[in-house]
Amino acid sequence: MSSVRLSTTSYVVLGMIALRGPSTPYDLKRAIGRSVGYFWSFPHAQLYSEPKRLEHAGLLELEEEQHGRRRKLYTITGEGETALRNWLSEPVNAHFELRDVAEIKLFFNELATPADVARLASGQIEQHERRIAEYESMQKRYSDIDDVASRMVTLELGLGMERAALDFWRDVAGRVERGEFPAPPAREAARRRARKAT
Amino acid sequence: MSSVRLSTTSYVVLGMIALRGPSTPYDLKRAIGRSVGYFWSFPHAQLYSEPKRLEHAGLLELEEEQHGRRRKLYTITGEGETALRNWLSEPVNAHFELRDVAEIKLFFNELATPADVARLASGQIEQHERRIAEYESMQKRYSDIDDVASRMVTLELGLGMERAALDFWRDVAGRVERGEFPAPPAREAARRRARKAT
DNA sequence: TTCTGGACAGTCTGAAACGGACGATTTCAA
DNA sequence: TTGAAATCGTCCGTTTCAGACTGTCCAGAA
Repeated sequence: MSSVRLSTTSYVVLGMIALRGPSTPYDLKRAIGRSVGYFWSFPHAQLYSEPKRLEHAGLLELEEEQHGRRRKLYTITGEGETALRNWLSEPVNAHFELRDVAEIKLFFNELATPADVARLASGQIEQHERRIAEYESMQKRYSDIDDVASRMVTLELGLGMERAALDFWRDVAGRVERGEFPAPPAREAARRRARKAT
Repeated sequence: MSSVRLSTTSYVVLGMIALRGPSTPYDLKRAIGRSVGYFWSFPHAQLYSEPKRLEHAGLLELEEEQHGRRRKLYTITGEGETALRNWLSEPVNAHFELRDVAEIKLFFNELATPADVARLASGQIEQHERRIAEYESMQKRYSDIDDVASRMVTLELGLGMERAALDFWRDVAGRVERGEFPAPPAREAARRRARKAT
């Protein structure tokens, strides 16, 4: 009812309930964990407080409340569906963000040792290989279930990203092995700066 | 001095000061905006408060404070460099996150119209093409400046990611054009569900 | 000169996001 | 039948976040 600011979190909650039908926060947590959570993680506490907010805003409805384990079942309202559809039809202006601490560490490679960079790269290669295997098995598992097929597209993007990252880190690992990286001159300069500053 | 929890933000601040030498928060803001900020954005207010925290922790030193425009020049301490180097040599356990609202909207494609999806895809194609052009021109501009060459590696990862995303969205656009997507049956089911809920 | 607009630099605030500890409930196997 | 593990939910203190706001400096117009 009252005008609240809706964040991406809000729309994910709204969208999940629209897709799945009436859901409890815990349902959301699990559904998100198996899908969009791979790309964008939402802290579980948020998935309990956000529906409450959305209910106050009239976009969700508290359908029923069980006893004992006091679960709350939320349903999307007509208003909620309208808000969701409007959002879906709006253009996306923000560019994606790749929050990757490995990449940040690599950015500071001048301040690290070649061994550090080598370990970083091999760790990343392992991680991305594992993730690719995981995505591929998900793809195989769900490829013939028609009902979720259209949700699986995003998996393809995930796979593309993972493979690009894997290629990149393999290249980095190769360069480090061949002694091409981190570039010795820059490293020396950094070390000189470091000494001076101590 | 006192033990504070160091986040990625902390290390980015520390690392930037280590690379650039004594810096003001505003310097950091600009330097980050031109580099790691492309992947992982930090709100500028953070870049004023974080150095203060790090100074209290003994990892930075307030070197001098100009008059008039009361700028604060921060320098990294020996302790700060140690903390930074330790972090750089630690393994990365977290997987990267791709925070992309376009991808989230695509995940909910069943709830949108084909026209929505088509617009989404063409918008993304444009955005990624622009970003690729930007990255390529940065690469050209800096390729012969030895001093920043090793920082430019991360640009390659960025380019790889952008190209993967571009390929993906072109594919989506093609499928939508050919009427293969969003899958009509799923869309009908969603519509039915939607009608029932209203 | 003074005025003024725009780039530059920094502060403040309230709301979300975060993560992890904790508590309660249910299930199931020993 | 009991108690360990899995399930489900709340709470709380930080950190992050966006963006409004304030002040400073400089250049060129008046």
